Amino acid sequence: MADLSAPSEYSDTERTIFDAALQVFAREGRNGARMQGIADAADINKAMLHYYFRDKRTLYENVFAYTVRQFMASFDISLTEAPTFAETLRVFIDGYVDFVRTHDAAMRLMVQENLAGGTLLGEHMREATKTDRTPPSILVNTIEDAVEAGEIRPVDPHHAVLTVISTCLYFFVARPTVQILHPPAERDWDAFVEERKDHLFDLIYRGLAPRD
Amino acid sequence: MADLSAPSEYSDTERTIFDAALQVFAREGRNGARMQGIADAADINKAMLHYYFRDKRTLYENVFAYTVRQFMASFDISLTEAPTFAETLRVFIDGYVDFVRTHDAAMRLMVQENLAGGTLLGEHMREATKTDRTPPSILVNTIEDAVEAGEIRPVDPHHAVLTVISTCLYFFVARPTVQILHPPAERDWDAFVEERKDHLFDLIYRGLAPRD
DNA sequence: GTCTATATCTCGATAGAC
DNA sequence: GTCTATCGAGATATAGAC
Repeated sequence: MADLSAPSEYSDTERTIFDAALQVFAREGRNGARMQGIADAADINKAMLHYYFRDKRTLYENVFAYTVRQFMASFDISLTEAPTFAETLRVFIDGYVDFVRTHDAAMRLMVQENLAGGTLLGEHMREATKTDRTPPSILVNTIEDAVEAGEIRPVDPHHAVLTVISTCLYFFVARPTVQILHPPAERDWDAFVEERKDHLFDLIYRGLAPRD
Repeated sequence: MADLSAPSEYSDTERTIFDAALQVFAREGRNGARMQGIADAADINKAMLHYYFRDKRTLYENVFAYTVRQFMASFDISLTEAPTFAETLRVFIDGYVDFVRTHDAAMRLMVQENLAGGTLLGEHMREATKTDRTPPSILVNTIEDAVEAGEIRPVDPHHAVLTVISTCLYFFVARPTVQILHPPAERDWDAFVEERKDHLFDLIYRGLAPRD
């Protein structure tokens, strides 16, 4: 499996700073984050941040660019062609939920950038698809193929993909709200996540199944 | 229909400030937002902000408290009991999507607070349910009733509700990403939203339907 | 590479004229 | 109620010793 956080060409110190910055930017946002907060999280002093990454903007852009690449690659990682569409879907849901679960800060950073208008998204997504040539359209293609093979009913593949992503991702975004309104999710979040994989596969697969 | 933005007891100037603050907080987050930015958006000077709302924290709490109340009420507004569960679901999806579409900034503010850890969520949600006695559990109850009546198969109602909310809401959160990856959504967002209502009802209703 | 001290600037908040 | 000017805290960033 690929590295969970910082790019591999980084030194140990760079990785530490990178990981700390990711956490703080994800929580506080691009402008809300404080260099002192990042320094504290990395357990170093402020001057070191500027030694390794010129300024706040440079640090943010490095973190964000890598986050975008991770997210683009996540589709490819979670999608493994199985004999049936049902199995492919099941594996994708499990894999994508696990991806988001283990990349919580990266996910929150992506959402932050979207909420802020997504001005940085366009260029970095283009850059990421160029480097890793893993557009999320492979997922769209998978749905299209399943429709053509008659494994699922005719649906707009873009909406179907968006629905899968939404359901696998949003409950992490709204985790505090979910935990307030649903005490079992508060008591044992991991169990709730596993439950959710089952629920989502059942609901989405039946929702896509052909008429009888 | 209820007021779209600020509490009705506000004066014109207070409303202007309130609306501007909502927009900026929704975009930049609680800490990322700048008082100067809010003043600019309201087309007044900074001193006026402090004249009407003591300080940044007070302004934020006023905006956030109102936003929470709107969101709690949104379930009640969108949910009208229809003869069949299918109709109830259809009307809810249409209503809730429209609610989010017309309360975009409020929605983004809720998400921001969740991403930041949701520390203010608990108290304000309790307060809102006390005032307006409209807990989102009415939705859960609707699903439970439909299960008991045999209108849909047995499902965990909490997961089902979370799935409906996710799919109706998340594509607004990720709108910049969606528009980059799917050009038709960029060209005509409103048409895309309408398409999505149809897709969501079809997929979710079939997903919940009883075995034949 | 690491740390202390400090320069520079931005931001929230207030004073006080009108 | 509205505006200009400004204070003081806290933030980014750098200088320079080690």
